Amino acid sequence: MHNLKIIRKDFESFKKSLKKRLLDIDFNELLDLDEKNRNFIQKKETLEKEKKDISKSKDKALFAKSKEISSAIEKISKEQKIIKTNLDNILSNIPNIPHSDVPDGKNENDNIEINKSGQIPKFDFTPKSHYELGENLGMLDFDLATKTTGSRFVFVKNKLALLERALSNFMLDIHVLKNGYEEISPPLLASANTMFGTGQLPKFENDQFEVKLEDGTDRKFLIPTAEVILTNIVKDKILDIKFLPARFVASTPCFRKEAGSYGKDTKGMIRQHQFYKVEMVSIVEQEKCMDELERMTNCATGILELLELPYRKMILCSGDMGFSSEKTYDIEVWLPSENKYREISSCSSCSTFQAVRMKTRYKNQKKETLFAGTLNGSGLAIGRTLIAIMENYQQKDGSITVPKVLRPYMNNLEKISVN
RNA sequence: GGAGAGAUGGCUGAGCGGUUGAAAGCACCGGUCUUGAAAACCGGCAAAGGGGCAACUCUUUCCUGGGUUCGAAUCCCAGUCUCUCCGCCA
Repeated sequence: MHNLKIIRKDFESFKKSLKKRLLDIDFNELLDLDEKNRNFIQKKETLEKEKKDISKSKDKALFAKSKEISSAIEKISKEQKIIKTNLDNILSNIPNIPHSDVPDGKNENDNIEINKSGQIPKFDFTPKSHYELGENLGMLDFDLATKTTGSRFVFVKNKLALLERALSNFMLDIHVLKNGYEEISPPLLASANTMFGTGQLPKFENDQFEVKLEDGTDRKFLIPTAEVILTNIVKDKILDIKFLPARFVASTPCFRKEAGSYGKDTKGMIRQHQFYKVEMVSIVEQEKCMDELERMTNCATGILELLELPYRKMILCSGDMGFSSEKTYDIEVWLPSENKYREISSCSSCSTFQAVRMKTRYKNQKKETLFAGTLNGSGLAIGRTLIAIMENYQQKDGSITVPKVLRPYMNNLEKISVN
């Protein structure tokens, strides 16, 4: 969420900076409401002052007047509240401003490749897709999931389930032991307010699974990513600067409706309603966001390098970035069956955008109270890493070689095969 | 599901109708002392919003929303959350 105070100061450049996002926002209404709001506040404060003085004086002759003022205040407050609600509605639906590094563009076709890494494997046979491999092995079962649950779910079985679990442990170990993240095992449900904090609500309610607990209680949602719950650890806090940078990592299931992606990636487990993901979150001093983004992205690519999977790093263009992000790198892994790179991680700096929503602040050396910077990144999406390993490490006979770094996590298993 | 207790500043915790934005302690910052540090002592230290070029100033905020009152952190009502005990389940 944006700070109106700052917007007011230089409205034209605010407008201009959001142009890259290609959205139509009614800026005039925003400005108009802001002005009205401030007028009401001023009127209200004048009356409040008058009332306060009367009650301080304890002059009985003025008591009747004080009552009159009260009803006048009430009237103005009501009007002011309506204006403020409208103002907040508009404001909470405006995305973050793209950083100056971010290239202009409409959609994913305008994203720019930063670099490539790793060797694309050469096969002396036609490589199979992960779902063919998985079904042949009897270790991926989509039909069974359809029976028990519905579409876009999968049963992962046997050695592939072990591989999935190994990936989670392996990634967590690296992030905790080498990269300095604190491991968290968080709740998988988040309150509406928490979802607002990271920007999933109000605009993207359609993508979320809502869970009904008891009537009359706060609304709850299954987390679409651990980012939501990890970032909100610092909600409503004024942090001690010694606490920064704070780095959290969690491996959790994620739940997404994938509304609007009907017909996209319907085969296989690329796009599921439920998937595991290892998520990194950093809370930093606001001017350190860019450095932290590079660091975090390196943590993500580091995993791919250890797994010896070929990937490329992309910087997302303004039109393809997420709502809360100011700058995003996508890491894409090579998938032989598709003969192209697919997203396996997304690392974003959200500048102070989420902190303003969450009311997360810290005091700097000058004792100024400032909003914190927040970042999040996948390190990595487990389901897609599983796919990438299956496809890149597949053998002619349909077996899959286990990457060396994972073997200690899999009882030294070297090959996943039918037998 | 049954019975109680509570929600106050970065934290702990007083206040229970009238300069209370709120005692005290801790933490933090500055200073004195010290070769340096610790201790001790002195001083400072809430946030949000409005107005002003600024110094500054005004308003709001003691869980949330209503109510009583000239006046509420303090009284009344509703809600949310937390804790304790009993029951039930993991």
